[in-house]
This record gives sequence, structure tokens and C-alpha cells, in this order.
Amino acid sequence: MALPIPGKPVRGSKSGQPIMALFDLLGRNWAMGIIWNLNEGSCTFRELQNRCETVSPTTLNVRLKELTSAHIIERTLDGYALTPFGKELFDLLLPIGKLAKGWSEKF
Amino acid sequence: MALPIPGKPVRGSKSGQPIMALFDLLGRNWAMGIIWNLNEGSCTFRELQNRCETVSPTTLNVRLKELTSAHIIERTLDGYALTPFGKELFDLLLPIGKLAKGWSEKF
DNA sequence: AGTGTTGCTACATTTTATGTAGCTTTGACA
DNA sequence: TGTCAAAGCTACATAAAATGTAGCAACACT
Repeated sequence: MALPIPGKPVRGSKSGQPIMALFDLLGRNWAMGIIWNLNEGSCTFRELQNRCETVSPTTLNVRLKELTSAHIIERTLDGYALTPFGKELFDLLLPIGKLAKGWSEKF
Repeated sequence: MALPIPGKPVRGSKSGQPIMALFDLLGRNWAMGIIWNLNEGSCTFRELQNRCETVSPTTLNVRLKELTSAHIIERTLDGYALTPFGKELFDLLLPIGKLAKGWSEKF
């Protein structure tokens, strides 16, 4: 799938509003899970595979390339890691995690 | 796709941690876009189709059923609407929208 | 040389999403 | 009361993505 570029048509918006471009990216299978898991610390491809439990190497690799192109993650000597922007994004995902706990009681 | 039920295995977590169940749901095509667009006000199926620009009725219908089962949206006399929980969720999505603007300048 | 780990790629299969058509119901209006 | 438009879908064929399993090449260690 092509990288969603803000300003150009993406899934959800012909004008490519930034939020829609980001939703396009984050909405892809495993994207948020990868960010979530990477926040626990930089790690190798295979370690990340373990943390994500059921992701296939194919999908993981595609997602990693996309997230890297989008400056959300990067490769360091320790392996894959969140960029400063990726960390900001994680910080915004965190309250959603808290909300999810309350939500889970509805089931 | 089956509804992700927190506490049961979902994409991303065999134990079904709430955040993973929610990510599973939100990560599906158009889920976040629907929430985003519904915040502008309750509306009909066809109006929502217009707001989402390029969603197919098939996908929209599937997503609406899932989000309804998950208590994120509901049907009212005005059509589809965010539930109180859906609004809380939107409020957490909002700052991501702001972050997206800064992000878009990286391209 | 032999063994283990890492970071992938290949590829067949299964799942999802898309796009176009169009059916059914409801309600307004002449 | 006929008809016209809009709403809320469903059907179905096609295209696009994800999955799962295997395994290869590069490197480290012994």
C-alpha cells in the first residue's frame, strides 16, 4: 500500500488532510500495536515479532518500512526505536489505553 | 471480521488486553474516519457516506455494525451518532489531529 | 567447520475492502 | 392514491492486504 502523504489524496480524504493521512497510516493492521510495543524499548525485528505475538514477518516488515518513511520509528544501534515524534504520538495513545480499560467493562 | 472482545484473544494480544482490543477495532479500515466525521453531528447513512468521501457502502455498513456493538456509536432519531463513550474517544483523537499538522510538515 | 541469531523474502492461501448495481421501505407531495 | 425521491442497505465480482510457513544470507561465537 502506498504511503499516505498529507496533502495528497489518501483513504478518507481526497484533499489529504493531515489527520486523515495519519489515520490512514495508523489504521493499517498492526501499526498502533507496533508503536505501543516499541515504547517499551528499542528492540530487534525478532523481539518485536515476539512482543506482537501474532504478527507475520511479512506484515511486520511492511509496516516497519512505512512507519520509518513516516518518521515515526527509526533504526538505531539498538534496533528499531520510536523517533521523538513517535514518542509524542505514543503519549497521545496512552490515554486511549486508559479509556480502553473502562470500555472493556461494557462487555 | 469478529468483534474484538477485551479479555479474549484479539489481533495483537492473545490475552485480549483492552488496549489491544480497542486498537484492533479502531485499526480497521475507516473506523477512525467514521468517528471523526460523526463528531460533526449525527447523520444518515448516506450523509456519512458523503462525509467519508470514498468509503464503500459495504465497508461502511460493516464498520457501523461493529462500532455499534462496541458501544462507540448508536442510532438515534437523527441517524447515527457518537455515544458518550464515543465522544470521550473522539476527545482523545483530537490532539492527534493537532499533532498531525506538525507531522505533515515533514513531507 | 558447526551452531545460533537476526533480518528479512517467497509464495500460496485466506481475509478484507472496493465499486457498481439495484432492491426495499418510508415519507412527502400533487 | 399514484409517483417520486431519498434512505438504508444487500449482492456480487474484482482487487488488494494479511497470514502462515519455509527458508535463505549475513554475521557472531566456539
